Parts: sequence; structure tokens; C-alpha cells
Amino acid sequence: MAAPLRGFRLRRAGSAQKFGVAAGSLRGLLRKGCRLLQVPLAGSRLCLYEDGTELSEGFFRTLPPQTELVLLGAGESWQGCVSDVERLLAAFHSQQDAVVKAAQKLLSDEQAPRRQKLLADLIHNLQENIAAEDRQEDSKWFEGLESRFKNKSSYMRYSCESRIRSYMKEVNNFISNVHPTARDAYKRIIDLMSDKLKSAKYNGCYFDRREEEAVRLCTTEGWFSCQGPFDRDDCPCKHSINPYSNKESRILFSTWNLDHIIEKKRTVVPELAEAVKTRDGREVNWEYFYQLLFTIDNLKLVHIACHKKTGHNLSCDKTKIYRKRKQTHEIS
DNA sequence: CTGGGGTAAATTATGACGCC
DNA sequence: GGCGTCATAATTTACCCCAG
Repeated sequence: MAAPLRGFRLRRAGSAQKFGVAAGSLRGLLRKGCRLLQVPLAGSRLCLYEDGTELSEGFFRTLPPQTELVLLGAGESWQGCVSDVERLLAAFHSQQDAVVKAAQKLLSDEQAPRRQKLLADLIHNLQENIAAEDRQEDSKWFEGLESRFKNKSSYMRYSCESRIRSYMKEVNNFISNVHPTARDAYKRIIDLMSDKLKSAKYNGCYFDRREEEAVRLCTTEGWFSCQGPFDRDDCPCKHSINPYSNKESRILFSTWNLDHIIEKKRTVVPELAEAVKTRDGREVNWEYFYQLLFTIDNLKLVHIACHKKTGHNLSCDKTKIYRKRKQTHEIS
């Protein structure tokens, strides 16, 4: 059941030359348009010439024939043909590019490290695109990332999830060190923790700027501040970073650590194993250990300079290792 | 054939420890 | 004091598997 063909007027973002193309679906129109205008299909989209609205399959079906469209390649964008604000922004953008180019030219001949750094930082700061969220708005940000990542927030979310997942993996790996008689009980706790983690989506919310303020570690713009060494309340150096701003910041952010205040490997996991081994009829308060391992109750986001790798010499709260006895629980 | 999930190996930095 | 080795902390990368 092929949909009837309808004609449209296509052009590239930079050109006034228009082409007539007929298709019955958005996919078909994209395919034909890309072939005709010699644009790689991957990452290409169509939007209204009028105001830049991007076409979805559903929206496409509502369009009258001969609608004026712009065919965008990966990373290109079209803001629409009219708005004064858009013109102003476009003008500003082209100026900014000129400034960046000039700075880059100066930088290429610069020998003195200090001036090199100043220029590089300037370029770096001008090339931010913090507001952009989707791949097509800021394709540079996504360079080197797998194609499945469609917007910045979901990638940042993913990167947080994988960090947290690796903590769970470490709890798993510790099984071999758990006393044989305690292994089954330890495994049961692993299962409980895994389920809770899954339902919490591996706490990916920490890095996701779209999340509610209460659960994210950044501002709505994506700014993260270093929370300082594990044994201080603040960061003496006032480190901050916005991994959403550009590729370099994104990569740099991966050197920031989620530091366990009470250390995971040296303390929390061994103490959990010990608690399981010597529980002696009591019920291990696995949710306390969950907090210590996977939540910001015990995690600090720190710049690498504030990440002390020395022993923290902290131990778990002994009063929280086991559940209160059943009786007291039932009375309350 | 892509997206989602998982994992093993590689990478980088640093502290701890013993030895000469 | 300097050196090699091992352990620890944290992440990235490439790769595999499975479902739709």
C-alpha cells in the first residue's frame, strides 16, 4: 500500500536553487532528495523553509503539496528564512567564527606557552554550544561517539550509568573473596541491589541536565562543580566544568571522578562481606550498603586534582550494618 | 541491521612495601 | 634515597550477544 506521491520543493541551506521532488513518505523523500542534491543520507533531515520546523513522518503527511523544504546534511541546521532574531544570531555567529579563525591563526604561529594557552582557552570558550542538545545541532560534540546517542543528555546519562554499573560489577567480583558459607547470602544481597539499581536506572540522573534539580548534580545548563576532596566540605580550587559545552569538555569530564567518601574497594565491599559472614541470625541492612556504594550519600563528584587516592581511613557506621530486630520493627 | 545491555582488556595515576 | 613490584581507583575502548 504505497502512499500516493506528492511533490515538494527542496533546497540546500545555503542555496536559492530549488528542486521538485515527489514522494509518498518522509523516508522516501529524504532518500530521493539526498540522491538528487548529493547529500549523504546518514544524519540528513528535512525541515520547513519557512521556520525550520523539522519534519516527522506524521507531520509530513499533513503538509500540502509543493511545500518549500530545506534538506539538511548531518550537523547542518536551518533556523527559518524570516525572523529578525535569527538574522541577528546568524550575523553574530558568523562574526564569532571570524574571531575564532583569527585566534586560531595567531595560535598556529604562537611559540610562547602562556600566550598559547590564552588563545587556546579563548577558542575553546567561543566554540561552546551549551544550549544545543541534539546531534544535528552540535554534531562536533558527538564526534567519536556511537551513532545510537541522539542527544547530549542521554549520552551523559549513559556515561553515568556505566560508572555506577561498574561499581555493581565490583561487588559481584568480590564473591570469590567471600567466605564460602556466606556466599549464598551475599548473592541474595547482590540480587536485591541489582534490582534496586535497575529500577533506579543506575542513577544516570546525576549527569542528566534534563532531570529535576533534586536528583541531578549539574545546573539546567549542564554546569558541574567540584565537590572537593573527600575530607573537605568544599573545593579549594573552585573547579567547574560543562561537559555539554563542547567535545573537549565532554572528554575532559571523563577525568572527573565519582569518589567514594567511604572507599568502595578498601572498605564498603569488604565490610559488606564481613557483615554477611558474621550476621549470626541478624538481617544485613543491604540498603545502607546500597547507599554507600551507589548514591551521592557517599559519592562526591571531584576534579582529578581533588581526587585523593590515598587511604581515606573511614569505616561504615556500625549501627547501620544490620536491620533493627524484628520485634522493635513490628512495635513501631 | 540497529539499539540496548553487558564485559574484558587497556589506560593512567598513585600509594604502599620491601630491598639494596 | 632510589627502584621495581604490587595494589588500588576510575574510566575508556572495543567487542559480544540478543531482541525486535
